[in-house]
Amino acid sequence: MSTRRATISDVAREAGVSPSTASVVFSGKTPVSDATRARVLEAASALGYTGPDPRAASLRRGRSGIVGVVFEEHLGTAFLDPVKTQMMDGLADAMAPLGAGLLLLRDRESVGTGATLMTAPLDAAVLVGCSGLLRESLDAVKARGIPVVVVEGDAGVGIPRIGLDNREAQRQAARHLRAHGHTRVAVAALPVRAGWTRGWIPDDADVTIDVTRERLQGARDVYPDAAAYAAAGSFIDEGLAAGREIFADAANRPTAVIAQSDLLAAGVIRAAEEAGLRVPEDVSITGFDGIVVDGLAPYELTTLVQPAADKGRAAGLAVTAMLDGGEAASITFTCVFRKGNTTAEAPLALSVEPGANGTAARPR
Amino acid sequence: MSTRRATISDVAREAGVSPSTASVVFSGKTPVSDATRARVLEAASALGYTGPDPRAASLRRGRSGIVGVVFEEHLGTAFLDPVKTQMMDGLADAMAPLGAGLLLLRDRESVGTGATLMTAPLDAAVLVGCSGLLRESLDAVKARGIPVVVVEGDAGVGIPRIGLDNREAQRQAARHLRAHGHTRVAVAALPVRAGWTRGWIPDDADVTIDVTRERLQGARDVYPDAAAYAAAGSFIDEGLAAGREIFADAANRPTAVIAQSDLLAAGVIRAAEEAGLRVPEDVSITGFDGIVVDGLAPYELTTLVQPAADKGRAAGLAVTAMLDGGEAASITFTCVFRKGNTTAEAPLALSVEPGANGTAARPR
DNA sequence: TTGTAAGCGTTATCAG
DNA sequence: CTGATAACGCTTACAA
Repeated sequence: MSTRRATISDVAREAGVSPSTASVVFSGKTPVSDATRARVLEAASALGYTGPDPRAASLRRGRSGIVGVVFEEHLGTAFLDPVKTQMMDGLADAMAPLGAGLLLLRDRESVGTGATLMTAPLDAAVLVGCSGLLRESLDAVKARGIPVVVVEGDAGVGIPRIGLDNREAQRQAARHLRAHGHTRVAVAALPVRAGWTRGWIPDDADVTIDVTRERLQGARDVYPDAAAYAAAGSFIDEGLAAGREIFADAANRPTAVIAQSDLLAAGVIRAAEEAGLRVPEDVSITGFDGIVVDGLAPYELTTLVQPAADKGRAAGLAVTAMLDGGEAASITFTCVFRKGNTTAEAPLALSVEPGANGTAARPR
Repeated sequence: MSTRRATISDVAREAGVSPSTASVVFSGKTPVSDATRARVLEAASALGYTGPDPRAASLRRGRSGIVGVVFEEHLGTAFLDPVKTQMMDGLADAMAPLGAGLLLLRDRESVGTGATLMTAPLDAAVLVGCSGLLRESLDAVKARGIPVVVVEGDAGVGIPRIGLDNREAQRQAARHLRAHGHTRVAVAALPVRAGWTRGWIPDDADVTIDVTRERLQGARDVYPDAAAYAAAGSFIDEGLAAGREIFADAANRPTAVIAQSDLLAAGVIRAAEEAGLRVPEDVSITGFDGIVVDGLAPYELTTLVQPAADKGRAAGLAVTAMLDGGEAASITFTCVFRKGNTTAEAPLALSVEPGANGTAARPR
């Protein structure tokens, strides 16, 4: 028990062969006579040797068989997000033939001795989202010479990017609302930056999370003055909180809310109900993502369906290509607009009400 | 570009210090004078050195900062299962203070050069489920001297086990049905073994997946002859397929179905509707897990709520303890029975119908 | 088909 | 506080 673990040299000695021969028996890289193989295997089991130490092998070969998947948020949180989940699904799919393991990593520096983007033995990395924080680590990884792919976020030139037409897609939703006569519109946004806590987005805010910024731009392409309340995350409860704020000023309610995710939209719907507003008669609400939201029936969100799994698959393929020494190109996926039953014509009474100024009033 | 990547020795030489000193600058294990540190850091950045190679460090230290999470199934599939997701959530939670990365692994030998339970540089492993297949790898890992914790499954003595009172819990559901007068009951089961394809479970079947076996035992503690149709996985569509089979023989329909997961139950409900049966008037259906099932409204499953996240957290704590050289004990969590609106009194007409023999007839 | 030898890049130990 | 030395355990040209 307290004795040192057997090494391949021990096995070789026991079997009466050289270390290299023993190594070859395990790796199968070179033909070995059946007799020798048998002898080595026997010696191995006699010594309780279960195969090469991955750490040593990894050092020697320069490959670990591990691909890092870096999230900006707490890992547990990432699993709660259906979009991320679908993305991982696609990614795992695409990595399967390569057989590489996926190492889940958080961007935030971990306290202990643990694995981080910089300290983990990675062959490649997939960055999910790309806040400023992440961007730092990115430079380090790039410098380390590890192939990197970024999903949802910009990582600078030379880094393949799996994107989404966030701005254009969100614009579609906004246009849909405008076509239905909505003039007073508010946005329920995703977080503005890492560590953001709920609140109205100030005019001068520096929106560092790309998804948030791009979707907001899309909304404002149509409603330039739309006020935006940013939640602390993509959750129903956060949407509820955002919705309460948005509907708080009864005199100046928007007739439509553009939520930046389906989960937020679900929360906003609840907030509307709480405020005694009917959806879509009194207020129209759009989502984003096209996931199935639990317990939202009988509502079906008007939303933008994004190909989340395809994004993951594309990331996996890009990684595979780069690992094979090739180049990987950036791809931008397109969302599909889907009309549900949460949007309708703007209520006439409101849209002609004096004081309506084209957008929801922005609270101070 | 084509030049070799800088090593710590290069940096040391450039800075005019010894490699060990340079190493210490990066690890911070030993005090270094500010002057030398500055010199080393400067040399490093001049050479584009971004820190110790994790592979080498890992070899030398004997720790990789990586904990493997091994699933029996295709990784993408694992993400689709809300129970697994919640479990991972809890696990990530518990690992956070330790800072270790979670490496997602599949049990099946991968084709390529990729990471497996045996070839990945792991400090510890968490096995989720434990089929026979997995049990093999387990021996290897144990032999490798890596701390192991098993969630849902038996791994033999000496291996901490995070369990669930599957049998007892399922028995509760069965007793609930019996108390409501049900005598003809069928089971919609989870897969019998890895690679299982849908079908009735033969009497002599060797049920190697523990969860399936234990829950089946619980059901049969009350309904010894209940026929069981095992799905190929925990999905609504699989439940639908199972339900169709179970309700196929109109003359000999069960009045209740015990599904081994909520997702299966949801599918069975759909099958019942398809067959023109009302739930719960004509047929009662129980689930297992206590997750929220999409689009199941207005049904609320009668089910057994399991503390999935707690299981993950417990696994994480056990791993942490073992990594600290301590011992970790096994824990068994308890499910809570929750009555929904999918179970009711057995329909009288059927339960006294001639030919009713106390259980659903078992097809050949 | 098998053996020899030279690292892979770090870090622990211990002496200065 | 700094430096020399010796592993860590394996792989892979290359030689035999």
